[in-house]
Amino acid sequence: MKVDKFLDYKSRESSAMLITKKNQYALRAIFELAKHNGKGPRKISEIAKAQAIPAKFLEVILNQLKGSGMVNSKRGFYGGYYLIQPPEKITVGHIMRFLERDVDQTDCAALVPETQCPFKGQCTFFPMWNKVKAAIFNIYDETTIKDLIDNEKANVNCK
Amino acid sequence: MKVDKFLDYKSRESSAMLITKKNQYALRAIFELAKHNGKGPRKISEIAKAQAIPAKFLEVILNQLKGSGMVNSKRGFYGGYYLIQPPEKITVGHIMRFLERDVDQTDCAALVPETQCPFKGQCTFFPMWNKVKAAIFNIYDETTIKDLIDNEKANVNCK
DNA sequence: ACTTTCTTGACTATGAAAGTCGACAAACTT
DNA sequence: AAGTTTGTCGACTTTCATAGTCAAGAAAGT
Repeated sequence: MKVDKFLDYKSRESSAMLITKKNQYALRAIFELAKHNGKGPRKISEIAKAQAIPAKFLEVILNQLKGSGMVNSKRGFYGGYYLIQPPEKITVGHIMRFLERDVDQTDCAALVPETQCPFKGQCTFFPMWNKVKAAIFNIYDETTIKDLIDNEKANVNCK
Repeated sequence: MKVDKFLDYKSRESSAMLITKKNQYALRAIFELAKHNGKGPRKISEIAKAQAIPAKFLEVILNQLKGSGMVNSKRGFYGGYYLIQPPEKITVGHIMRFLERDVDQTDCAALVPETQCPFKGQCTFFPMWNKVKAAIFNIYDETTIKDLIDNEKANVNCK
């Protein structure tokens, strides 16, 4: 069996993640499509390899992302996925919001469903959770996929 | 069997939470101790009832919080937990950081352990995750427990 | 003694997230 | 038209951190 370049992509994280694996994969996949933009469809298997994402899981994610209006796909030999919006028009916020569209919008910012909140309408911490949520999405919304590509070219990364 | 005021505190949340239950409970417990500050120890059972926290789980949390230097406890009939720092000196950031002290500090801001990152030292998204993390803790660090009590008195809450 | 309350380590349960499978449908190749 | 490649889709299984529980023991007070 061939040893994969990324040995441990399967292992789970040890601690609470700020961003789910799925959301990270979705972001990386769209980032990868953006880097390939204008060169025709990119195959799931290629994206999976380039971005160290389990291929079968990526199928599910990309298929879901078709509903967002950001990507489209084509079957057959020269098939694959491609962006239908320019990278400078897609923000991280778009991706995050789309993947969390099923979250009830009446939930508080700590993401506790209101129906399950023991302090319905009287939660002391609500304003703070809201500030946190707003601060996060402020960053997500002002970061476009093009920005991320530009950062990579400028070598603005870890370490 | 007596019906609890908070029927559904046991049910799990439906979606990914920004803040874990444990961290929320810890914050609420310290908030409760702060409201009782100067009036002697507060029993676990009282805190649990006032803040709708499973008592046995709260035992674990408060016991862990003793290591933070924020609270102390006393056994026996007039026993319970009490703050050993003034509410204006304790920030939400102190609590969050303490409860996540076991997270490896070399982990990236998306909280993916560096040893498991497929893009070791080359992650394009690192700067963004760091900005998000910084934005969150900026809010946590500037919010003291006293602030939260003041907000409650001023009725600055949900809805 | 007796009661109350915290202490401690070990234990179990849960369910969302993560990942997989396989039959199928479209697109292209020859 | 047969064969290959690639996406489609629903159902399925696995994982494991989070959440929550238990019970015996140790302080502290009456």
